[in-house]
Amino acid sequence: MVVRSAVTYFDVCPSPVGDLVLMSDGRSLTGLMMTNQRHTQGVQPGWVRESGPFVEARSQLGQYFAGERTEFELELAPTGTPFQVEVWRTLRDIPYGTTINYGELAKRIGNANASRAVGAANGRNPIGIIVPCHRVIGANGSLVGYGGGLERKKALLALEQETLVKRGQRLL
Amino acid sequence: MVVRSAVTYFDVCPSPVGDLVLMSDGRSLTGLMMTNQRHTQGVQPGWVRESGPFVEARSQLGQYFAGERTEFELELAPTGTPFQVEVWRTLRDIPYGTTINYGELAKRIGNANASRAVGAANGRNPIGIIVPCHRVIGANGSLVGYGGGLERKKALLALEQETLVKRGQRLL
DNA sequence: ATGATCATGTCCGAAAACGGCCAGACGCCG
DNA sequence: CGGCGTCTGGCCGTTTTCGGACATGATCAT
Repeated sequence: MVVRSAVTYFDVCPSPVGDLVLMSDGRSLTGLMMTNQRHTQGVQPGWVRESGPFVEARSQLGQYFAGERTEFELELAPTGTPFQVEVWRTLRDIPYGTTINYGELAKRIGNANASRAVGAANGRNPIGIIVPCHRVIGANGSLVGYGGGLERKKALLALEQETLVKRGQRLL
Repeated sequence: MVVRSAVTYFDVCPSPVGDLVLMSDGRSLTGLMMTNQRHTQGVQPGWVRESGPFVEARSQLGQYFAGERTEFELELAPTGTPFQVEVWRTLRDIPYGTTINYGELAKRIGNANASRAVGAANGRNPIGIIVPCHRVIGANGSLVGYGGGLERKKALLALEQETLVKRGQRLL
């Protein structure tokens, strides 16, 4: 165990899927954790609570949950392995309200056989919702899994569906 | 492998035992590497060369090698495990020109059986010379080992001996 | 004297286990 | 014939686990 010094800012933001913990390095958004989410450890001692860096993020999240925003415009800086970063970057290209399967995502990265590894990387996505890992489902149509629980995954997909229907951009 | 962002400043300083690479986080000294030193990786891409933070360190190092300084007065911030940090902190209490063995050092830390672990921690000392790991030798008097090579260890000990003799603070 | 044994914290390499998968092969049932 | 579960084997990156190796030295048996 090695001690490192690096400031991490955080703030808590309520939402229809429970409280969200936003994280930042002071410049970019580095994380968005939901309550009871797997593979995350919650707020760590030493983190500094500061609402300043998150004004824009909270605003856009509010619009998203209100069905008024389909794309986030935020500077993100998730940290992970090169492979993971590549996966997370590709996730942002999945259009609002649509879904693809893990194999297709693997194909887009250039390694068609890495579907399973893509699933693992997906599960470690540090910035949920904004990096839309919830739009990736099984090849047979099943939701398969979600770090924040399948209920939340279903709710997010439903929200996006309903929004498109209301807007008349989709029949059903 | 995970990518992290944190500024590291460095500068190169000539010395009688070869060029020294000084490192800093902008506030404290975090490292002093010699050429061909084990367990160090040299200057990394992304480090910023800056002489400002090292003015005082270079001055005191010059005095040390000139035999005009027996104790360093610098703010240090080596990073490591709690055990290692404890070892390195204790190293600074070994007086100039004297030596102790690894077992004695282990005893001072409070774990008399950890002599071997102390040796390992000694080898990972990130701030050579200033944190005087060269003053620790085997219980039988042999030099045992040194990250920068036994030649340098011998030279440093000889320098300190000669300085004390010249000053008349030691007979031989 | 000489050699084997053990205690201690950390690092490093190799190997194994583990997942938010998927395609193909069956078996079953209308 | 389809259509739909289930099972199997293979694929991939990451994480965990494990066995040595060390900048040693006190102890005990030969």
